[in-house]
Amino acid sequence: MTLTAGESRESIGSEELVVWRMLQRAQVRITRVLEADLLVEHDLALASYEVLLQLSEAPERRLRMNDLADRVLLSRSGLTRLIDRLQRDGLVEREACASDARGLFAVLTDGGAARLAEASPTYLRGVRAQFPDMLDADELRRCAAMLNRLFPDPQVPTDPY
Amino acid sequence: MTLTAGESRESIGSEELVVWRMLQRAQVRITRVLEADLLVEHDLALASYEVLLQLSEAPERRLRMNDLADRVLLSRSGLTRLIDRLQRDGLVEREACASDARGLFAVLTDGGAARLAEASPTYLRGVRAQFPDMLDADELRRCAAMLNRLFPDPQVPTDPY
DNA sequence: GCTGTGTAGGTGCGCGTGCAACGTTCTAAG
DNA sequence: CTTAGAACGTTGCACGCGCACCTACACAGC
Repeated sequence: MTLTAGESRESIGSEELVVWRMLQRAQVRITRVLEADLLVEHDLALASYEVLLQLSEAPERRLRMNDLADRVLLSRSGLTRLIDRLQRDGLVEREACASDARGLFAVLTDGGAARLAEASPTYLRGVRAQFPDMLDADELRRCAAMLNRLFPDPQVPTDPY
Repeated sequence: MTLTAGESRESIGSEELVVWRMLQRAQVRITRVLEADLLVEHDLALASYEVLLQLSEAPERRLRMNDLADRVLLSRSGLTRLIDRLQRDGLVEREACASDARGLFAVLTDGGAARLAEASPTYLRGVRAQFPDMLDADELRRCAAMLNRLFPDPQVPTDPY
């Protein structure tokens, strides 16, 4: 039954399907591990960690809500509430934007930076643990290069419009 | 400001981080596109599509709830409700397992198979559209091979216990 | 037979998320 | 100046999910 099937069955399509399925599995698995680790060791959700991380990497530790939402792959409303929670816990603050009265900055507080520093080892360890030493650094780099061509980083221009 | 940064900043860590971030972006982006496409064109959620797909590939169009949950990367309870909905819509049925009174099969109905056949082109088109023709088939295959080594498919043994 | 441990699936509950709609502010056209 | 349209962020709402717990059954061992 299902004699090593699945692969042979779906390749009526093409390689994209295979890559896509693995992307799914990989992302879900890693996400769950990180979420669990961060939660038990630091009482911090993965999404929260990513917000803190993005802010810490941003100039002046601040980012517009919109930019931040794009970076952490969250909807605008989703980010609003997440920032609500982080603000309640004193990890970030909201700050008005001088040049645009509509805009708000999410700013990382010292407490938030400290919390991030605490959790960072857990996060890094968790990520590495999900990559068994089956690929050497060079393969990994090539893999990264391929994925990067497939899914370029919107970083600076916010998105390739 | 963030002079093409992000990459340089985080590579205090290692290549795994880069791959991981792309995995996230890729998975989230593709998921959203597929979800939206399937929803507007066929009123079908992505998770539902994947259940139908797995069942259609399974012998006799049936799978134990547990197996199915693993394959579609859902918790047991999550699958319970999803099957509830699909059953309500007549796309799958529950069937008792003769050899194990605790067990239940989720079985694809003819209606479900038809619905899957309808939606399949949308799904395939959506996936391919997310892979710009920047990689030839060979590169894609190598990429798939790498990912497969990193995140092996639990397919038959249900999981490497 | 009974009893204990593990497994299959379902249920109550709370949480996080996205969508649609809203108020506010910026920008451009008249 | 006024008005139309777009952009930024927030809020009401409903939905889907996972966790913890529960029941029913399986398979030991005695």
